[in-house]
Amino acid sequence: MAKFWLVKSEPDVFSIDDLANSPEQTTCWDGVRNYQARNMMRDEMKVGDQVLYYHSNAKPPGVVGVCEIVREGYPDHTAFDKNDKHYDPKSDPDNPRWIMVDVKLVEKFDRLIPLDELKANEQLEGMILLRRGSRLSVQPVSAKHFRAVCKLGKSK
DNA sequence: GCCAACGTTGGC
DNA sequence: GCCAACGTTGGC
Repeated sequence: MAKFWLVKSEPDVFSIDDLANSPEQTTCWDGVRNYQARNMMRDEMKVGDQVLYYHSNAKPPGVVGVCEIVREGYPDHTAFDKNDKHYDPKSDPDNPRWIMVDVKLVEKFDRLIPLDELKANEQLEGMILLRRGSRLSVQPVSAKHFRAVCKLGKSK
């Protein structure tokens, strides 16, 4: 049984269009430097899981599409690269601290669903994204919430 | 650019 | 193990 997730990305850094333009519309989800998020990627994300793609720090912020897991947790090599923005000297290649997965585009929604609209939708009550102060960049989503967001994405 | 919320670090 | 200081996230 596939699970459901939400990942955040700043569109200035890597937008859903960047994903659409990637080879095979697939990319490695590198740079996650939060233990809670890492643990979910390492232990719980499985090939075939469906993932909402969220644009944070955007105007407006919101969900823009869906991708899916095509490769399960493996070491995030950007942690070993001194020249990389996400370099972490404490991550040892023999015992990597950080993990990434590969995601592939499933669909870009017809429109961006703004955060405001998500907040106003009572079907989405309790979604982690909507909690005050929620900063997790990788988070689980219930099947019910996932379906409700997808439905919004297909209505203009 | 501000700032609230949260995570991490390090002295003790 | 506590907690103050600091850094980051991310909406506004």
